[in-house]
Amino acid sequence: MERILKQLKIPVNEKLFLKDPETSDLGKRIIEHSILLIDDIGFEAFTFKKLGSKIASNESSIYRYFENKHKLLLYLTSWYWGWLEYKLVFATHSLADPFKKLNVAIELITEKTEKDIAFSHINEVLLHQIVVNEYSKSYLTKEVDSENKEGYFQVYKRLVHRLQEMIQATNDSYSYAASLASTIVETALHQSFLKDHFKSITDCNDDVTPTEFIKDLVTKTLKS
Amino acid sequence: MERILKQLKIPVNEKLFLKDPETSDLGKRIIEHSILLIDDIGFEAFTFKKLGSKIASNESSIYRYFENKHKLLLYLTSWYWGWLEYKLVFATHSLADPFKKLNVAIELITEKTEKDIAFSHINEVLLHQIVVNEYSKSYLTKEVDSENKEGYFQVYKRLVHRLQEMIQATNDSYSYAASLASTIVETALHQSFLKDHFKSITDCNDDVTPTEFIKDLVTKTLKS
DNA sequence: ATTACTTGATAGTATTACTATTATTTTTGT
DNA sequence: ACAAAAATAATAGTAATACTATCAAGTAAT
Repeated sequence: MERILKQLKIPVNEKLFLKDPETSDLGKRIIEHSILLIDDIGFEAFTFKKLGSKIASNESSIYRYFENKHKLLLYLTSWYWGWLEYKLVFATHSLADPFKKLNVAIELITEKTEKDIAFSHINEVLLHQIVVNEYSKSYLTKEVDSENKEGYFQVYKRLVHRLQEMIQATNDSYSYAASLASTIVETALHQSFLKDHFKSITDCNDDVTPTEFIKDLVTKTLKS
Repeated sequence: MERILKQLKIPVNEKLFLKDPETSDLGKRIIEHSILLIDDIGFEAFTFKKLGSKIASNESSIYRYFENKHKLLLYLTSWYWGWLEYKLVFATHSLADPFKKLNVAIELITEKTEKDIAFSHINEVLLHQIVVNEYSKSYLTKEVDSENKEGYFQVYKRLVHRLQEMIQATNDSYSYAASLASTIVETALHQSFLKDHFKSITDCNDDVTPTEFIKDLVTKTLKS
């Protein structure tokens, strides 16, 4: 089992990189330390030059892996969504009851992330924080339509589709399964941000989790 | 009535500008054309130099009104939330029935924006698009906590609080009124974006509006 | 041993995001 | 109407960013 997990590779759209960072030591250091550095200083202040000095490598070498920092962000967040999707499929495939299935999926999407030992160079906890703080910036751009055509957001959209199917399976007369699915994912990120920065406009805190709020919302919506 | 409206000024935190743009012709042109230009080329590509050439003025003159483009974005979006809050208070204050009141509020927050003739230099329709496409970038920063302390997000939070109170008034045993209120506002923006760019993960389109989805979600949640 | 490939080092460019200074125009107070 | 004050414009300059290009050095594969 452990060996199988260690061989697993989360697939990411190949157009997002010039050279696959999983295929070399330098590539893995780029991924590992870009997560640490973006989490530390934020995406705006993050540059390939700063990353180069962190990993004792050169700016120009990093440019051989990624065209620019925007593509690197898309790579990291795609990896995150791919990893979540993998965990989602794994955790729900054996469940028969649709409501049980949906609840497990919501827990996975909305609960605190834990380190996955299968990917030693990736800190999933910090990567989750990056998704909360930076993911919107990857699509709130003028290039979103062309990049969407290139498939840069396909993993994220596929995850939402899986959730949509689970929603529909609990209530086939509900008319907004896709919107509810995308709202669940977005709300998980947004409430997590509010809890840390705008406490007055959320009920979530150390005791009340976004999971609880979202489960309540979804259950009431689908059961009435 | 018209005269009263023309004298109305939406209050914006004074720390967001160096010189109040409402007090001069140049200031108003900065506001008017920054809305057009940000909508046109996006916030990343927007610079004070480009804005200067659009209004036949100088980069350095714009810097006397706003410290940087981040503060200008905060100004524009604060103005938008202040304007929405004003419309919200105006439209709901005479309504007695809590559900009726909440539904009117949701309509205002989620429906297509229309031009307000009271503010001739501000295109509210484009400004709404800017809020959809750029607002997250104003708080997804490393400076969010210090800027929040300065009160840069107070209008937005006050609007959410008003919505929260309306939610609680319909059902005083509901435990997540703040989170539901912030989710409504965020979902209004997010579904509007998805409708234009990621159609496959929303049910909203030209026929089905985000308003419909959100009203259904909120009603089912609060009535069960 | 030769070749190919990867990485590192250096240099260079256009643009951005400003700051500083000075000149010119406009507004205003008397 | 005129002087003083305020606002705006013009110009120049800086440090950092986001790259591109070139070349050298080290490593691995045949």
